[in-house]
Amino acid sequence: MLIDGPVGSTKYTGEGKRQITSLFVTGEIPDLQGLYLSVMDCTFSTLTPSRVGFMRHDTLRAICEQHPSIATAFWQSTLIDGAIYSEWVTNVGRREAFTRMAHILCELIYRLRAVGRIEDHVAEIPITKAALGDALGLSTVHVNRMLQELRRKGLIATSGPRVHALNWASSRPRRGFREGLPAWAVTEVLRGKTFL
Amino acid sequence: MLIDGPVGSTKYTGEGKRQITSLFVTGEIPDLQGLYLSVMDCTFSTLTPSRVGFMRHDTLRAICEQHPSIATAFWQSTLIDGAIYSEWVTNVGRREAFTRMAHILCELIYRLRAVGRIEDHVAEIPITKAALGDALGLSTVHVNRMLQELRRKGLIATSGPRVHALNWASSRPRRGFREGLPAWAVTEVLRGKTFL
DNA sequence: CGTCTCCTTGAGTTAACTCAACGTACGTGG
DNA sequence: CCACGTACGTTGAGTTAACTCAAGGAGACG
Repeated sequence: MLIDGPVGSTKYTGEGKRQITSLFVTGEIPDLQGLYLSVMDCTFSTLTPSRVGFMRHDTLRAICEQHPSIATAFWQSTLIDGAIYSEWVTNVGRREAFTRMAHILCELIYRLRAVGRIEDHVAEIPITKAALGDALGLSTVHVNRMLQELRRKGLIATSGPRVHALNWASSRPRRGFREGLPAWAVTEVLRGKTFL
Repeated sequence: MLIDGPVGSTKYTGEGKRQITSLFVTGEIPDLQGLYLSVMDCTFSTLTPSRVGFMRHDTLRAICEQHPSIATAFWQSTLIDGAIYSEWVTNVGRREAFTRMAHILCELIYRLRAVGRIEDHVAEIPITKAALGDALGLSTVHVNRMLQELRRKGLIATSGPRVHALNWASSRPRRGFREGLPAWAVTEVLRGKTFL
């Protein structure tokens, strides 16, 4: 379980290219899959110096057996991860770079908000451009240019790892963020949290 | 549950582009997610005239409560779906069109094999090029060209919906392919570039 | 104060796209 | 049985989004 800092699950293609297939933020449990899958097919790596907690799989399995309702909760959590995956596929497969970038920022901001890590629409996202590129299927250079475009269009402001989503509420319907809405709005509903 | 024919779960971006985020073949259960997720965030659509069976969610939930081991099996099944998702993200995000195409064919062939739907390495894959494009994040035109290239390089032969993987058997033993693994283990094969 | 990692910018290249036209198979209704 | 419509597949030509390469900053750190 993540106590602090983002973690990504990564894979490599035969050609040695890296893909980050999912991100986890503070408070989330990355490897719930491993509970009932014998083979691990990806690597988890911290994207910045982080604090993580470990839980023994056999202990968790014992808990699941004794308390079916907890098992169901864990199951549901992995189902949500699946829903996020499917949105991620859509993002990488069919959105162009600019919207794709906006989308992942929306998702991260939303999820950080859900764990109370956001103040005044400012999120700490200590992820390098290179890692963002690997998450989005883009080159570092292009990630950089898309972020510039987001700034230029007045959608975000940044200082270091801090990302400020400008006009979050109002720009959502009108601007680039709109395309991102369905995804994390769904995620929102799934997690049972209140949006905005 | 699918009795016959492929089904895809699809999503649309704000610009109206379609992405098929996952495919299911005969014998698989597409909407296991729906069991414990209240909101459905994608559409399931048959990609060819198919036969499907329906199971009531409340019935399944009752079964899960009475038989925890079945619940665990279902959970594991959704975890495998998750693993396939993550491979799909990698495929769409970081592989180029040719390899991407080869990869999805491998996955389909592997999964069809797992349900006994393959004879002599010939698989029935009745999916239009347009749908393949939506699954891979490619245009119809490019899908067509990549298939031609696969044929030209002697990797596949086709006739109608039938796809014959030409060097499947010979390359399999060398690359650590293991019979009887769950479907997502196709990753193993592909990471070793078995097919190519 | 050099080294390292990350970020930025410019310039040229290319993989994949779009558009548009034509081919082919199949079913349907006259 | 044929004309027609529809859906899918194929091909060529021109375009573009994103990539690669290369080189120069900017901050962190021993």
